[in-house]
Amino acid sequence: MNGYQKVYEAVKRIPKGNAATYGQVAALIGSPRAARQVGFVLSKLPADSKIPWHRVVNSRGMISIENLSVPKQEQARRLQKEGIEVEFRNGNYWVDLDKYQWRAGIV
DNA sequence: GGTTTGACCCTAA
DNA sequence: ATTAGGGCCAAAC
Repeated sequence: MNGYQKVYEAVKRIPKGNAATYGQVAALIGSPRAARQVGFVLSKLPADSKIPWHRVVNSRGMISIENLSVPKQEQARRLQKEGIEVEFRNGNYWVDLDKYQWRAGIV
């Protein structure tokens, strides 16, 4: 079980219609301060991956993607497709964490 | 091996 | 309330 695998497992647990933060995912794998690693791992995720990476946003509910193979617009699109409201303001996409943050994972 | 880097987070001015 | 800076851990170079 390498670090990547742990991240994958955690992200896969996020239910459809909910969102989680990088820090939250990091906490799930046992390293609450390793939020950056989560992002790093997801950055090298294959486009055809079945992992719901789009359900992961930063602690403010913002989509942090800027210059990657996948445009942030694509992530917003996927979220909306799952019933999550995505608001566009200041050139970035935002999700209402109070409404959609995955709380069950905290157990 | 040591150094750099990053889809982040938190505290302080 | 907004902006700036430092800290974090793990993977790449």
